Amino acid sequence: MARKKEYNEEVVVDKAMNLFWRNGYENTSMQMLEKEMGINKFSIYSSFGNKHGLFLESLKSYKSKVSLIFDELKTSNNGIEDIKTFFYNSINICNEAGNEKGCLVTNTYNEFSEREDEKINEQMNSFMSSLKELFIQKIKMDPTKDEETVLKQANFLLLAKHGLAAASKVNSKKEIEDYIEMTFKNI
Amino acid sequence: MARKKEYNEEVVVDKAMNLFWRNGYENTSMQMLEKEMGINKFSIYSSFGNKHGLFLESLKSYKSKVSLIFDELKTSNNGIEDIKTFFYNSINICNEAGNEKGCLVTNTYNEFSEREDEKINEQMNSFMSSLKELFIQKIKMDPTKDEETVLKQANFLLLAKHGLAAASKVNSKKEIEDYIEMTFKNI
DNA sequence: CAAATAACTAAACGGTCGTTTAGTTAACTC
DNA sequence: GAGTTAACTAAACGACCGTTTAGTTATTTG
Repeated sequence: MARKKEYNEEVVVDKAMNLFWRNGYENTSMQMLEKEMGINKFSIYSSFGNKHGLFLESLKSYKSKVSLIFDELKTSNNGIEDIKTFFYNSINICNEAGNEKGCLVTNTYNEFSEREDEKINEQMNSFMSSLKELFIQKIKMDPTKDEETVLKQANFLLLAKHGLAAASKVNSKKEIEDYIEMTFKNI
Repeated sequence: MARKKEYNEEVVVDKAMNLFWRNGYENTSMQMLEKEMGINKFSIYSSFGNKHGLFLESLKSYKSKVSLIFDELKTSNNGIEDIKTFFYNSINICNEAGNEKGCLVTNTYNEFSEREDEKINEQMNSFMSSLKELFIQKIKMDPTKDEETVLKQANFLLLAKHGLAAASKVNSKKEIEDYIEMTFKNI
């Protein structure tokens, strides 16, 4: 045992996450991370291995940030209406006061879609499939829907969520709300 | 007058466009462009000024590539049904044989949304607003729809197109088709 | 208090980026 | 056909990238 760390890893990862969220992976440099996290490159490397490792931890930090609205979706019992609420909650989290950052998962999906990064893809797929599972569960609350309809609608909403997240970075609040309302009209 | 250019600018821009399309702006290096375009860096710079200038020309080249399906949408007379056809045509162009590149305009929208690049934004906005105008025109063919409905539906379809393009990079053909059908179900 | 060890600082690493430049080659004019 | 000029080649530029390393500081243990 010797000297103690002067920083808390959870705290600095959260700061890194916000920077990645704003700029994406490639456009966030170690220099920027150093400044934002308030610790030296050496400390970053000794705590997280490399930039990629830090990004993976940031993704996990993001997940815990959005787990609140995930839980709300999980525990409520109003079927489709809950998914709609989830959509509204999502854009509220992603667009804090004039800072249109979109959804970190969706942004990462877009930025990494061409690359074949096993660990990133793992994170993405786990996130997406658990969301899809939740959607299916909610849609199934309407007993009149057969299996095929349930799956089709779940897929539709998953893509709609993806599009919504992408659009939330460039469209107005009014346009976004119209989009959500129209999306759920089709279901 | 002296020596003649050994390359055709339209031809090499088209090659650059395909590279940008596949990799995005930031992940396409001058070295890669040199190789793909088959000309020296010097020639690129003397013809297009810099990487940014080359990218702008590539965007124009992309526009002329998709102008075919744009024209089809413009001249046909089946209202909403034409927009649906346009959606299908879009994903066919964007996803050539196992090469999920998405839509170059949408990709650029995503990559540049945080930056404030005047010239890029100009291109994006002109593309988007002309598409929206076309959508409005088609939706208006149904005389029962009032002005507000027309605008709302046009916005919805514009965002849906955006989401579709983003999703086309990562989702299966079946999922995409389900998504399109569902989108047009209640319009 | 001295030895050991982990966390720190800051400079440097090799590599790649977009861009420029010096020097050569080829097509035109007179 | 010599001179002019633009298009070519290839090497180099400075800046920044992610990463490492040598040296210093602070805490713990015997």
